[in-house]
Amino acid sequence: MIVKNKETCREDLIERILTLDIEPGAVLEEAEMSERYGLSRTPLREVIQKLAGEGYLTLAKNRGAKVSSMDIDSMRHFFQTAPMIYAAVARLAAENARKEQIAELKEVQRMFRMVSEAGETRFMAIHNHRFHELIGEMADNPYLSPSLKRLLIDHTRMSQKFYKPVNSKERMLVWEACDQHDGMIEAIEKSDPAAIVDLTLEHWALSRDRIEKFARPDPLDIDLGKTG
Amino acid sequence: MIVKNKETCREDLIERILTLDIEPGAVLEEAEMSERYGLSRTPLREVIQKLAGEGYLTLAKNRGAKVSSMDIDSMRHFFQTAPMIYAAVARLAAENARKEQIAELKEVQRMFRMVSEAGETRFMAIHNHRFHELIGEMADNPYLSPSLKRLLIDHTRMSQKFYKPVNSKERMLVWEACDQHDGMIEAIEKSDPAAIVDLTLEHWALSRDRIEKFARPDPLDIDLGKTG
DNA sequence: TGTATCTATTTTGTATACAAAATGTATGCA
DNA sequence: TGCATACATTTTGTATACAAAATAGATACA
Repeated sequence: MIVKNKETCREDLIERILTLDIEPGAVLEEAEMSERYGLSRTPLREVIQKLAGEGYLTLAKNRGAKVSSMDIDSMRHFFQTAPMIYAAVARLAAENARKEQIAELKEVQRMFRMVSEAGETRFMAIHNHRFHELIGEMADNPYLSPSLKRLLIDHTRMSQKFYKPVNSKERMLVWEACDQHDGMIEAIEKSDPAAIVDLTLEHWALSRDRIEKFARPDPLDIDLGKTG
Repeated sequence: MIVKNKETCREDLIERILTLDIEPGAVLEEAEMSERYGLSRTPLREVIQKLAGEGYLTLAKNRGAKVSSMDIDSMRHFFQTAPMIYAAVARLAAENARKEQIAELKEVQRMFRMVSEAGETRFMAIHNHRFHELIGEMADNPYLSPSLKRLLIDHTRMSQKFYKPVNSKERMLVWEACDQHDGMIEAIEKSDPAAIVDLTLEHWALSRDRIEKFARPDPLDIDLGKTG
């Protein structure tokens, strides 16, 4: 991946972080990355610092950069904050979306459905992320977007398992989420803020329940220890 | 102001931007600043890029950094977003504030009242900014704080005139805002989320009305053109 | 006079060498 | 063996030289 290009380097790092290719907590060393991307340390450091500002990485002085971790605290803050921001952004998106943005959103959703049918979890995560990022761009509000972007980073990382359905019931949830996307596009096209807020909260509830279910699965049979 | 120190450089720039010492839209040149602060261009650029990520500056590729401007669009977004974020942050602050944070908040408020009585508008802006920044730290929510900080940057810059009361009625508004701060501290100490949300929205309304009044002052007497 | 194009200057972007800090390792001593 | 300290190595931070891009100015031409 020798790119000699800051922007490509940045995009690659973002993708690897969002898809958990690079795990939360992993440390990134400048010399190593410098070689990997074919950039000298100066521009590379600028990429790192930008990503840190956006919440992908966490910096410690005289120590390296590490991929932001997802501890119990940030989970709590995440669940506390996400629905409010998502709803507010969705409302503004329905009010402000431009034609070409809607076209792009449809294209992303087309891709998302395609990779969902193919069960390509990695690309599902990427396209789903882009879908919601685009809604953020439609909202076009510089005061909300930094919070939205931070939420999406962790949401995408947490949801990786969501996109890897293990049974037919879980597969249904993916289709449901996918259909909700379609509904959101429709609400945006009709400039119907109330509709998109409702859909967004449903979409959130679906994702939240799936994440919680993963974090706290049904307990094993308590008789398991007793050999028959 | 030769400091040879990134952190001091950063703080100085922030203060100068918040107090409108450096006007919105002003361009910052690397060589000039490098000399001013006694830092070489490499660490200076890092400061600039960090400030850009936080919303103080706006970067253009192969062009310099400029202080983020406040156009009609961002004003609109500001008024749209501020009350929601302020209220949410205030609630969380009341729920999560730690003792030493409350002590610091009281100290800042003491300073704020002092400089208010002295009519030192520059320091009023700085201490008021710090007051609200501290409430953000109490809320301790990494998903909300970037939005809050962006709002505060522009709020502080817009409010400069608010702190320069031109008549006794406007001076009263400053005391009212100052008293609201005291009420907020009390609500935080009592862990009373409902109270601080109410106060925060009142505080917001006061500030908003003052800003709007400044942006759209009472029209001049329409007979003014007719010479008597 | 107005416009276009070429050149000089300024300004930003990148690479690299060097300095400082942190980490890991070995050695000495109780 | 356990611990502390000194030293070597690794890693981050800063300065500076050079490259690339943009801007400003001058000159040629319509």
